[in-house]
Amino acid sequence: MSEVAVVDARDEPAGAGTPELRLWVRLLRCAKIGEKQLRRNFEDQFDTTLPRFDVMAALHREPDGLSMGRLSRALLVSNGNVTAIVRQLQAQGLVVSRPDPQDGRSAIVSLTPEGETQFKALAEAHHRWIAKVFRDVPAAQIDQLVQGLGELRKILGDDS
Amino acid sequence: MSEVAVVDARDEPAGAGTPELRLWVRLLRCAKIGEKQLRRNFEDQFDTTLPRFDVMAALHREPDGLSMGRLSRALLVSNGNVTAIVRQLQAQGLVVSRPDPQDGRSAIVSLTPEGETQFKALAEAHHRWIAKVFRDVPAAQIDQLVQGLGELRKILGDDS
DNA sequence: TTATTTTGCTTTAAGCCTAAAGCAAAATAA
DNA sequence: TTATTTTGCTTTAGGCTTAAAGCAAAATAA
Repeated sequence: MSEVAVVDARDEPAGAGTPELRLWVRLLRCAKIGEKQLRRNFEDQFDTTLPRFDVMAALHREPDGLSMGRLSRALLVSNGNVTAIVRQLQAQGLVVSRPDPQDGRSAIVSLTPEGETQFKALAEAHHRWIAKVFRDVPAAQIDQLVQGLGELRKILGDDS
Repeated sequence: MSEVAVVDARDEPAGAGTPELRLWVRLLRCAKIGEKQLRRNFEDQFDTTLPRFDVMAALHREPDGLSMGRLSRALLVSNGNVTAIVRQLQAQGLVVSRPDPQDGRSAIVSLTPEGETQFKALAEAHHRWIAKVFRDVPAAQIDQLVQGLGELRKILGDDS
């Protein structure tokens, strides 16, 4: 009976942890590594940030604009957070906010022509940076991960 | 020659983007979804944060302690950031910092007995939360992702 | 030895992020 | 209609995060 304890999970066999735990750690780690590089690129080359790019990308996908609430849900960030980010973009003339005729509490924000132009440049660079980050990953492996993470995302209940 | 433009990548066929781009978007998305849940759990149930847990976990793995620099490299965060987080943990008596006898600029920080006790409770809950997050993901798929992300992490050059 | 450079860390300024409180418009109930 | 509740958003307080500047110890060069 004492042998049970000897092979107990607590013995951490060097690549330790349960599969879920290892999945989580690796997921977070890979995301952090990529984010670090992108943040620096956005800062150095365009004097902007990843969150601002995210907002612009979401607006680019919706030419008719989005309310603050829909924006915050699309990006998985809090309402107050998008308030701040949109304010910055507004100050730079990259987005506009017009009152929602259907709802007096709400405003519809969308990219300005300048925002659209700026976004295209950012998106092109973003794509280039991503391609560089993953340049040494075999195509087959990328496809496999795209597929696996797609399923994972669905299971985690992403309502984007 | 005009047909070239018609099947151009810009036509975005509904599941759009290059494979690398899709990989990146999904990676970030899954990480964000998980982080959101963990953050809330740490806050609600233990009045602490994920970054503080990360520091404690790193120290738990190194019973002899770590310098601020090694800690910051292990966690992929800036030097100034770990200064702040360690200060909080110190104020709560969960870590101690003793001068490095080898280097007068440096201090070695490690978990106190209280920190060790608290960490065990946090780690147990953390594991439970992760298991819950991934409860609907088939074991085979978890294993596949663990494997794929492990390779990816290596290629991205994780020096942990 | 003395001067210079490098290294480990902290501080600071600024941006991201959240939860909770607050406010006003909209929807609902009475 | 009038009162109540809900909803969309902003504000606030507080924690995380970085880059850059600054400081002192250590390493190196002269």
